[in-house]
Amino acid sequence: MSDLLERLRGRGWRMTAQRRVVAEVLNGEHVHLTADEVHARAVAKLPEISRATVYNTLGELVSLGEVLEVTTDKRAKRYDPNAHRPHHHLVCARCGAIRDVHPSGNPLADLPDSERFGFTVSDVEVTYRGLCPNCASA
Amino acid sequence: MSDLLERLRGRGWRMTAQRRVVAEVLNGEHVHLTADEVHARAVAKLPEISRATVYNTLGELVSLGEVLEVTTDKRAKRYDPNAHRPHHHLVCARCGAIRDVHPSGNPLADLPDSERFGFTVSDVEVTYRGLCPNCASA
DNA sequence: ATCCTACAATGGACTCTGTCTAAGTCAAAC
DNA sequence: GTTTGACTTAGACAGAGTCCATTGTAGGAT
Repeated sequence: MSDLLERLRGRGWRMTAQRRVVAEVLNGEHVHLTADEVHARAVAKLPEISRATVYNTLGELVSLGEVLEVTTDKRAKRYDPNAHRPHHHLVCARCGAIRDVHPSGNPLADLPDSERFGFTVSDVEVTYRGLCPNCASA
Repeated sequence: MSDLLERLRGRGWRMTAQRRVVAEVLNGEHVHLTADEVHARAVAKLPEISRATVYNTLGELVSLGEVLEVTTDKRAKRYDPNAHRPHHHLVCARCGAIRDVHPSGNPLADLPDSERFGFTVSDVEVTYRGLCPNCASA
């Protein structure tokens, strides 16, 4: 659990109460929270933490590669702490729930050079959409 | 070109000047416009058209399956008139440019049942990310 | 051709995410 | 213990999209 904090400190991160709390929130629950949800949970532990700090910290965690940003809809970005295992996402079209999935195969290899239009392709993101068991039965 | 309008009329769409203009804008350029860009082009043809109407009309076209909504980043939804041929997207991480691509393989088949968690998976969306030739050389 | 009315358009206020800034605070190097 | 510049704060701001009460109109009925 504190290995995340260790890694961050090792990279010259100045350790503050706010950053610790944000890291703990992400590290604790392996669900995909929005920035506001992170903020809400952070406030529960450290009432005076500000929205801007949560946004800043999330942004830093993303640049450091410790957390992934997921944009599945136009509502809000979500943050995925499971950044060290490559994976994709399965999203419920109705309620927005997200699950990590690990498909076989490598979609990057499926894009032939003739379809790259001179782009330097570095990453691929796969989003499966459907209905979760709850929403499907409703 | 007017087959889109025909299809829409056939589905009981009430044909108004505003809707015609929006449909024409989408039908005309096969690029991926944001709602605001659609609005700007619509205003050029029909100065008094309102933002809300453009949003409403785009939303209807999406529900009717005539246009695809693409959410590649947090900036703005984009609308893809190429809804009848399955394809995926290649996005420039810097400038946001989008190209349609047609990879080989079927990613839906790459998701084993054990990774579906009871979801009814109906669709898969693949987004390749990288730098376009312009941004790569800058 | 005219009338009706349900559906559509308008525009402005509002919400929701996220960014920015100026001023204050504090972790850590010395 | 001081110093210092990185970090935090609150609130203003901005962009994208939605809502709603009002006004307008397409197209069927007469």
